[in-house]
Amino acid sequence: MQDKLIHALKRACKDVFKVNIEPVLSRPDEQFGDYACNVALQLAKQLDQNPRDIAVKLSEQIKSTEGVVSVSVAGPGFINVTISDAILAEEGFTISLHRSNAGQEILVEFGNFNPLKTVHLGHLYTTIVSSAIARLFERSGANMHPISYHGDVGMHIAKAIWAIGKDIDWDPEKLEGLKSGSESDEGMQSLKTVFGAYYAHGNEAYESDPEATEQIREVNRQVYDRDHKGVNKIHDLCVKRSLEYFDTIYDELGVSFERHYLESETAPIGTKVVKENIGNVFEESDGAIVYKGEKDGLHTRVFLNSQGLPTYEAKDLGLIELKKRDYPNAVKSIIITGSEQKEYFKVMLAALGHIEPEQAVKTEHITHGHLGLTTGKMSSRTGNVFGAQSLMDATRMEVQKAFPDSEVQHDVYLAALKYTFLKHRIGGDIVFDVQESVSLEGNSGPYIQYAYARARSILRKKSAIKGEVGELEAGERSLVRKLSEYEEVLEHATEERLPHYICTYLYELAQAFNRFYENNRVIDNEREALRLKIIEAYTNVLKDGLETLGIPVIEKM
RNA sequence: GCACCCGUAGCUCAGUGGAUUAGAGCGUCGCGCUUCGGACGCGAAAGUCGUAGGUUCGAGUCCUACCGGGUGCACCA
Repeated sequence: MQDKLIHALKRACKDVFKVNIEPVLSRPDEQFGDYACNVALQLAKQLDQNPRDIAVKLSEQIKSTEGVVSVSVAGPGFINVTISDAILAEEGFTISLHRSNAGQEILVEFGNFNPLKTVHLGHLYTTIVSSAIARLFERSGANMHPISYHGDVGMHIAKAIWAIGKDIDWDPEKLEGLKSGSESDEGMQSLKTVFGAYYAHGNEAYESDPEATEQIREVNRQVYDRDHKGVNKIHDLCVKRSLEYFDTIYDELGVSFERHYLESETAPIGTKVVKENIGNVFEESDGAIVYKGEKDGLHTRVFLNSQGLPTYEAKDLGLIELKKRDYPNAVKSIIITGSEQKEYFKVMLAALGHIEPEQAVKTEHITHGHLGLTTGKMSSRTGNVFGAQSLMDATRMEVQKAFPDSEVQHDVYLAALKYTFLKHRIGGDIVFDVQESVSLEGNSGPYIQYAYARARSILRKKSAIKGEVGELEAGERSLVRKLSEYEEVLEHATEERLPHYICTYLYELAQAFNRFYENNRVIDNEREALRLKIIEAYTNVLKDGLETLGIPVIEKM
């Protein structure tokens, strides 16, 4: 219907005013109609005519469009259109998406947790928001390839290994002993917390103790060259344990990857790429190999350090080579990270632009803002920060309290956790109130799950049957009208890479349902058949939306 | 210092394809269960949309300057 209206308006502009313009429709406040168009206001200046007069003339033209019930001109010259109940219901009862990325191979890289480091809130944010974005693209027909990338070599690893090695006198036999650590938990549970502390210790030493700095740089070299048995053994075991731990988090979140890339794979390739382009792209400066980004309005970054070892930037070039090799048909490669990497990516991609322009063009970097906590008390001493695990645990405990003997605890927990991240527009920084995040009321994931379960309980009593849709009563119409907006919301969210549009919509939809439910009886009502159909369509949209976000629906809670 | 992001109700945030009367949740105050699931609904109080200019018939939305907060800026990732 939307396309039809746009077409009719476009034609009217051409017929009456001899202008070519692409009219844009919006969904106005319900009292004004189902669609609104401000094209008359846009044309007013160019035609030098009163916008209201233009609007009146255009509305005369589109009045007879099939499915249009009434057209009115309001305010300064808005054209408000009301469509027939039958058409509205037809749109509200079906979900038909434009497959704008049909058949396209798209890579999406996210969730880049670093071995031997704490998994932070930011990592959790990236993982949750990225899988929602990936699913959005999938809905538009794309063939998505989710991949992750982990820094198993590099200075952060050297810092942690140096600290661990010192602690166990570089005797790999003592390594297993770390598993029981000082924590009461066993095995992996303990090791993952120990790592963060060792990294923090190594990092501190690196910055404050010149002797340690030298030693850590040497360990870094040994990690790359693999010429020290003790280092190798510590490295191999610890990275393995870290990656196992990451998989438990991914599993818990219901996120899966097609492939985990490692920096140890990309380092040699990236190093080679940089070396091959010294002179034309990269240059030497203070013993390091750098890209001077100033010529692109950016800044200089080091690709190979003065030891000849690759930095993050060189490794990323290597990763891009590997991706190209593994996914030769990919038309787009999306990378999602925190916003602090924005400038970095610009420089890296600028350098790439001089080496492989087509790859640089394919790569799209999406960022999200930072996460702060309302109170400082949650982040404590170095090495024991309030990280992803703490937040997940806190949320889980809160859900357990609210649902002591429920089988749906895990699903509610996922909804509470994911929705809290997803409901905000990505890009800006957000402040995280732990109490509010686990709240099951208001604009939250569990509220929407509940709104779904309530409706499902009606449908369990009687299911919808097929039949004609007649006239809609006001309450029914509001809900159906809201349902009819779903596809537009999904498409908009995909185009803008903003999953929060879906949250806002689903919340409004759930509110619309709760309002309807409050005032309208469904079962044992003369309008039962129609209302059951509306409720069924409503549950379908809610389910579709929640699942796109990666949030499970619950039949009974 | 330079660059980017942000500044909307007491708090957390929507609204940023300019447009009809700035919205929601939490919190505060009040109302509604003979009702298909009350984790609900309805109402009230609460806003110089950071400040000052500008563009426009029209600006929370675009432009400029400034203020405030965040992030990044050479061998970390």
